Amino acid sequence: MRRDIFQAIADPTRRAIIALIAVQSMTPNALAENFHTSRQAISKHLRILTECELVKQEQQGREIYYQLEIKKLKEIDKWLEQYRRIWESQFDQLDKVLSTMKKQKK
Amino acid sequence: MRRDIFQAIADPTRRAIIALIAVQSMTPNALAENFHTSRQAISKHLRILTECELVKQEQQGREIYYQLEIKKLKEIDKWLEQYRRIWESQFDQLDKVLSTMKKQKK
DNA sequence: AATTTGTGAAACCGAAAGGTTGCACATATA
DNA sequence: TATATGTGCAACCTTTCGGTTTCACAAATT
Repeated sequence: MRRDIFQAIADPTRRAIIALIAVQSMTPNALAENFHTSRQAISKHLRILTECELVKQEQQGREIYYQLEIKKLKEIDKWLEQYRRIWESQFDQLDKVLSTMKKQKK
Repeated sequence: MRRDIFQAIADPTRRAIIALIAVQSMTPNALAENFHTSRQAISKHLRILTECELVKQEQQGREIYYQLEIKKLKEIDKWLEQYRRIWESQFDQLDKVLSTMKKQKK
């Protein structure tokens, strides 16, 4: 099944995983200690995150360190871009209103 | 069921709805014409978007215009903020590397 | 007043999500 | 070599998701 990044970040556990490995790479076991679910459940989330390239693996002996692929998050930023333009222009309009009110006060 | 904004934007149809009403408010019927699903399915999506306050209704006779609550999208932006800091600092590091290489070239 | 139009809600359905348990297998360690 | 440890994968289960169909009802139109 094809998963996209929006679906990936929809799950709160996955967002928490992202937050954790943003600080430093971690193994599935180490990650699982932070949640009230099984190690396998975390593994599944990591699989999904890997599938849409939000996460990279680095094998070290028998341990696998998962690392955040921060660049991928820029895709969300890019999607937001079109709306940021809108809310900033709305802000500009508010600015105009405010400055007009100031002038009138004078 | 409590829905959050991340779940709301996870569905591609809902993202398309958001994109449409970002341009101008629309009725469910008008929206549905843009998709290959029933009007009721769109209505369900609108319900979800309304629940997490991404969308506002404005009744006009028997028609209901749905309007994007653009402010709500800032929540995503806010979530991204912490990671933006990271990827920008990584970019800075890349900058340093590049300038070091330049110096060495000299 | 009768009919058409725009809408939301409920019941139902198949597929997907997220969890668990059990297993296989490679790598450390005794 | 035997055992412990770290991991992924598959089977299974329950809940949720996204869709459809059917209905109710208010507002517009005839």
